[in-house]
Amino acid sequence: MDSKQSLSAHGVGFPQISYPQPQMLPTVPLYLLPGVLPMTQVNPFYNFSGMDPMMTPPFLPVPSIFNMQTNLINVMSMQAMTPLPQPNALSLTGLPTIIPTVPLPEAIRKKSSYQIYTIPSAGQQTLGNGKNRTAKNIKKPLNAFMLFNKENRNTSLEENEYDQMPILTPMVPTLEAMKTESANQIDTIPSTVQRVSLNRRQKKENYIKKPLNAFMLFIKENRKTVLEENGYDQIPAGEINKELGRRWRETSHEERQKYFELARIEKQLHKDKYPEWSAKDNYPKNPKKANKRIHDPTQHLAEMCRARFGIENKAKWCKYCLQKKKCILSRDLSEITQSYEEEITSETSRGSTETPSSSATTPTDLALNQASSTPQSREESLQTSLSTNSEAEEEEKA
DNA sequence: GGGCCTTTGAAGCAC
DNA sequence: GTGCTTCAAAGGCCC
Repeated sequence: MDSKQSLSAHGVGFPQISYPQPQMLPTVPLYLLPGVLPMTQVNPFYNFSGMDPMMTPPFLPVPSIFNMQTNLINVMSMQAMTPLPQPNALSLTGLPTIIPTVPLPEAIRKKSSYQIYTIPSAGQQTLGNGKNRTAKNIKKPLNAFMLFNKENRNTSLEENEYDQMPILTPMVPTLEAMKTESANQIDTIPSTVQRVSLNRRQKKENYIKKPLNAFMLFIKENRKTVLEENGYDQIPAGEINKELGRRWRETSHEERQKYFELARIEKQLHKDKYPEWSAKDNYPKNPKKANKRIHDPTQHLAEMCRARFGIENKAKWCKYCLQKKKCILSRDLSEITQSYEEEITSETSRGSTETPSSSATTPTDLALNQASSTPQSREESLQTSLSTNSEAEEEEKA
């Protein structure tokens, strides 16, 4: 039986491929395998080898996978079996080519706004339910791949919640199809973020979120893993993200590259869907009302005592820093700086180029120099200054 | 109800 | 070109 007959005998509807004659090992382009991304410039996992995918398409020997139910799980099993890229496969040109690993991050099929696989319609039949599958038939012995697949199938299911996952048809989604799919699904598939409360700006109609960057996709992909590893012990999201940030930094360049490419697809599809959208559309209209943590100057100034004495010496902090208010030192600084500038002006007018304190290079030093003009130590001076100003502040309040 | 926390990356803006 | 700011995700916590 030649290769064509072998393929058609299984009747799986796989794309017909003309193989070079006479006796070359039958191969099938990797991108035609079910669930595998199209071999285009938007396929993020294709060009890891650095080779031009359009010039040197990778080919895999045709295994007996065509008589099995063809879905992503099987593809993932193949991926797991596929070693790192290695020049060991035959191509049509007879030259060695690269077999790339084809990872399928969960973000692709699950929470990505832009699903890039195709879901079979109601009328579409999934593969593998061939008419030849009857009890009478004696099955072929399982080959290595089938054994591997059998052993790891359940694991794959558990790891990826594939019970909720449609069986994929071996269609090759074009970029246009991906766009259409995205356009249809982006507003209908309830993402996690749509389940949580949205802030006021986001509740506005026509609010368009930013596309996710690589790290965000990584977070989506791995958050559940971190939670599982920690037993869902009500870990604060901040802590989870710290861990995810650490893992991201430890991730290999190749692994990160997948997410960068995914992010690029997300961005491109987002741009196609919302050509007029700009990131600044999501910026607050009134910048003064934006993130108070960053814009509130007292927040920064309130850190002055912390920076100076450290978190372990809170006893030395002024009461304003303890209350996360504007540090009294900063109040001193504003006054001192003003008088300093006035002094500089007067000094300059007198023809002197000396500064009041040659060692005062920073506002803090300036304040401390001012405060240590007496025999008291700088610390004591500062504390004295703080208490004096505190009293003055109290009087002012009264 | 809504902001904060915490991470990285992308984008926009001011200088 | 550089630096700053904001926003994407997540969900418990706090006001």
